Amino acid sequence: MASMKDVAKIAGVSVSTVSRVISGRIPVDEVTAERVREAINELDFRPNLLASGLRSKSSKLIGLVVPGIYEPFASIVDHLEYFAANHGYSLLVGNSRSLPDVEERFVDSLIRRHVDGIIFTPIAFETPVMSHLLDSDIPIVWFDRVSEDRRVLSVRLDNEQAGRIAAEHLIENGHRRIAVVTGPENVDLTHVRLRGFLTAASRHGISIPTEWIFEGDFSFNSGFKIAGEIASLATTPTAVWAQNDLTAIGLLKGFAAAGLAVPEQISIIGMDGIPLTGMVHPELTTVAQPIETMCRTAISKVLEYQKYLQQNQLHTVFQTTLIQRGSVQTLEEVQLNV
Amino acid sequence: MASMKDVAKIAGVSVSTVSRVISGRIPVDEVTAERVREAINELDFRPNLLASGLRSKSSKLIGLVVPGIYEPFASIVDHLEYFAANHGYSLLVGNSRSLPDVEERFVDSLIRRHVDGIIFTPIAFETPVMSHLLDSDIPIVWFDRVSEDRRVLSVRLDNEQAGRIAAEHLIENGHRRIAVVTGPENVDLTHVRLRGFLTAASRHGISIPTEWIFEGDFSFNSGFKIAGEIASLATTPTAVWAQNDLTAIGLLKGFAAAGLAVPEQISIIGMDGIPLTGMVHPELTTVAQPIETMCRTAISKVLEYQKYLQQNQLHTVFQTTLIQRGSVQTLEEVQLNV
DNA sequence: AACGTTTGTGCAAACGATGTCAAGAACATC
DNA sequence: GATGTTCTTGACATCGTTTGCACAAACGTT
Repeated sequence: MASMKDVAKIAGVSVSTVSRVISGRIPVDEVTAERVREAINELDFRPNLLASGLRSKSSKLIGLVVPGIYEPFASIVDHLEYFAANHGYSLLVGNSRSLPDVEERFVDSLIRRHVDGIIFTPIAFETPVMSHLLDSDIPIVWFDRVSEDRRVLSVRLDNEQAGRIAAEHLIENGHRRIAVVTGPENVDLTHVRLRGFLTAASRHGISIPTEWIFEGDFSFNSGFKIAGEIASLATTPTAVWAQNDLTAIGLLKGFAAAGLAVPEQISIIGMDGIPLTGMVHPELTTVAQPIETMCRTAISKVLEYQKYLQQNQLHTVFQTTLIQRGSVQTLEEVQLNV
Repeated sequence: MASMKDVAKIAGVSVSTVSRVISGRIPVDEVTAERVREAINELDFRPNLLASGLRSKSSKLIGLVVPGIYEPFASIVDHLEYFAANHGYSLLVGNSRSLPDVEERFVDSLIRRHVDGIIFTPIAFETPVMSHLLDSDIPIVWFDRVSEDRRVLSVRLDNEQAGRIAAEHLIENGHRRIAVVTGPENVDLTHVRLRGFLTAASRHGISIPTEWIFEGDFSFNSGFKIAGEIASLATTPTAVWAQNDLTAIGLLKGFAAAGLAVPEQISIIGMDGIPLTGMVHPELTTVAQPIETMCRTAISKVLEYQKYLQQNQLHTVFQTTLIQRGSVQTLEEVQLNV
């Protein structure tokens, strides 16, 4: 494969000049530059990014570590790849499958590859690799998680607001008996979302009994299973909030299986705003994340890491918005008094 | 960041020896090896893959180019990443969004990165970059597409068999009036799948009128739209085969919107076997691809490219299997005579 | 004409690994 | 004791870029 040396020889210049023409950052006489360009075309030359990365200490690679690639992570991968490509970077995706040691191995490989930044929804926090990473001065941006370490930037939702939006929408539609399906106990945002929800509810004089707070794991299956449990309750709620859409879709299917009509007999509100919510019947009302904007910001924070650090803009928080569709029923006064 | 030089200094050996200890391929005295290992731990040393890639001409990177990351590609990305990681490789994913120039740019960047292989569902075939790629002796494996160039291996479905399976299942269940929603006209497998379907149908004495063959684009929306068209037909078919699941789910939703009950009034059979088919109501009967096996094979073909080439095993073909669920109705004799 | 500036270019030293080559030590062989 | 063989190791060139430094040519000033 052709190298700069070959180009230089054909153009009758030194490799330095070739390099300058390509980078474009250092002025080269237009006549020689043109000769170099011709030689490049003639040889169909492409610079070797391994070599340039080695020398210039920039691999033009951004690492992404996610716990799975199902939604909303599929969209996140999609958008991050897009924005990264726009800036001339490639995205190296690792799926940890929520397994700490897989995550660790992948982060390790990112360090060895000298990626220019890592975007990360971590599951294990205090591992040896992680502290090596922190000391490596590779820009780190956490997605949907917040670190106390001041070298770690983050991009996240206002999860408390998300909970509030969901609660208020249900309450405005006359619901009083409401259940919640949370994410896993050990994930921080589960608690924050719930807090926002409960606070808003109690502000309207509504309290959610603890036995109506179900712990899910953000999967379709957990929603499906919990729908069965809810359906077999002595008194059933009139509405359920699922802390993510996949779970909400599991609920939808589970209620159908249990013979409960959505939204006539029970309302569902989800959270995330994944495309799938528009494909099911009835379409799912949900609290949507501004994923695209979040991804754009994440890339920007990686690439301008130092700037954000200096301006002390460590954490960027995004507001959610309600997408109203068909899975929430407005209750009549009559039904309220049942 | 620590380099082999630093390790060598601490262990009191040369860099060559450090390299040998790490690679493990060349015997080193156990006493010195242990000293080296200690030094590595002390410095928390990690070899620089850019440098090693430059020198050894192997980046330990596999490139993947797909036209989108929605299903079934999300699963493909997932599995390929998994198998690649198992072999010590990372997967560099590029989403071409079905845009030839985006695809071209990404392939170009893969070449510059000196990836050890490319797995590829191409959309543009005869571009300058493509011919450069072919000449570059980077292993190339096409996914679901077949090339006539003998340097291009492939992994694909038996699309004709897929069409046959779908047709036979509908016919066995008493359907005679059948519509088809194909993929885009310009994709080869659209025609092959259709041919398999039509051949099997005619073998049972059934012919599909051309106005019942609708061209979709593999998207949910095209299914949704075409469902409306089908519903407003003077005589409606009793069953529809969609050439991919996303379209089938669009049909499902579209029929619901048009007031046609699935499967009571119209049956749907999809194709791909994406997880989503189990999440909708009714669950979708579909012709499933053995995606995991296909991905394992694709990785194996990339990593043992020369072997496959020598043994002349250019194209590997996989059979589909039927997943029976709730979207296909068995027609009674009575209904048949309507 | 003598002096600074600017502009354009090449040389050579990195970057951090790998792998060839040769050489010294240790051993066996006759 | 001379010779051959095996084992271990280090020196060094190399992969293909980038970039600091030096130097020559061209230019503008006075």
